[in-house]
Amino acid sequence: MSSEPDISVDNEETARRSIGARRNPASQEAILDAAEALLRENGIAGFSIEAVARRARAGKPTIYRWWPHRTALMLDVYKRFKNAKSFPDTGTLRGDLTSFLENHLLGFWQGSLCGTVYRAVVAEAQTDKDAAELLQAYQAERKLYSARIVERARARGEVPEDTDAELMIDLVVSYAWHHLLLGQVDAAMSRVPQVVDVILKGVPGYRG
Amino acid sequence: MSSEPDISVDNEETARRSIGARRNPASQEAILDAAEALLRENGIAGFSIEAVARRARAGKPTIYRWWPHRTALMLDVYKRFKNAKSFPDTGTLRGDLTSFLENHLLGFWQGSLCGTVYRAVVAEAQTDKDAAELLQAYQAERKLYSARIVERARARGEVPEDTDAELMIDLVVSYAWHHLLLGQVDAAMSRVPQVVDVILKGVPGYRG
DNA sequence: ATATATCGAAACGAGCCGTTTCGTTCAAGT
DNA sequence: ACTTGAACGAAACGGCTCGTTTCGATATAT
Repeated sequence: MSSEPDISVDNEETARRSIGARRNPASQEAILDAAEALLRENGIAGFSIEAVARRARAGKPTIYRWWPHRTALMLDVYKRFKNAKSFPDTGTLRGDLTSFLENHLLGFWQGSLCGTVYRAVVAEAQTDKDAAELLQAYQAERKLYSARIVERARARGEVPEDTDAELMIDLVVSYAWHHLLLGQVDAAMSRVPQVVDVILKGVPGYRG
Repeated sequence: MSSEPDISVDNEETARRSIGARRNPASQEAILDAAEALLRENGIAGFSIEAVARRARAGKPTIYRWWPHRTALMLDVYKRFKNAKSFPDTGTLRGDLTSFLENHLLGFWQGSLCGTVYRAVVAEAQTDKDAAELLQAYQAERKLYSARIVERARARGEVPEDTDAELMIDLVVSYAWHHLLLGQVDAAMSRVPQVVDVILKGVPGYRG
């Protein structure tokens, strides 16, 4: 989401040329910038290689040369700001889960900045088999990584040793996804405390 | 998913004609059949009015006459088998939630029959604004209807009066959605008991 | 100096878009 | 009995995007 003016792209009247027998970083950057801008404005609708090339003042073959799928390009855009944040230890499982939802998931997507891009990726994964595999692998890796939140809680003695970390993370992520895809991130954000509470303690007063 | 052979469509060599100044049910049926078949085979990929018309041996104007959007056609296909099942009372909240997940959500989508169609609808909703509104309205109505599961439990005295029914249904539906969209319905199905347990009782042994 | 890989421009054939025209078929209204 | 009018499918429309290919210019690497 670099919001600085793209001096190197918009202000140069001359088109970029080849810089020899190697990848031109300026072109790659311009292409990613253009793709990001398009996704931010319209989501996946109207997102085409053609449009990206036009906006980036790049040739279509240049894009096809470096990105096999439209999805690969979108995921690259997404990863640009998903700069491997870690999870600060808030000291409690409740705090960690709340922070996870509010900072890494819903909060990260909020404001239709990155959320729009991610929605586009998910939509593409419903269409394209390669995209589905990419997304599934990405998800699995993220969830595995996120599970350390629960592991920390185990170490603290907050939860038993045999706690199903995967399941907890799964429920949290599911909740976030669902509301992202329904365009209800703001509403979901306001109910984070209740969600975390139910997952930790279940329905209050339930007689099972 | 009517799997009977379409005698009236595939075996007749003669094309359907107008039956006068009214909607031709045979055409509508053939169009829905064709749309369903296409969605089942490829999902939303390659799903075009053009393709539906070809497969149904119908004219494009006929389709455009009756369905404003591609999405409307897809939702009609989906609704064909979503024949307003009610929720049989299993006697317990746990049983009802389990049945909800296993029969109405995951189980209904399983086998890539209806799930594929629904995935296509969700994907379309990430692209098209009208589709998004349609889906959101549909979701809201379904959730409201499903909340009666919790209301029954309230009446039984299983849960307190002030239980947040909406939130519980939300978590259940979120879980199902997430795994549908990741193509993991089978895996999700096998963990239904644990999911219901966490939502009802929280993490066992949690010290909050 | 030569080989090699990149760049962007342009044009390609193909496919789908949504619309319009057209002749046919038949129910409803007079 | 006759006319009106709507729905049907076939075909063609101009317009757009697709992914690919061709091309000449460029500059590094050998």
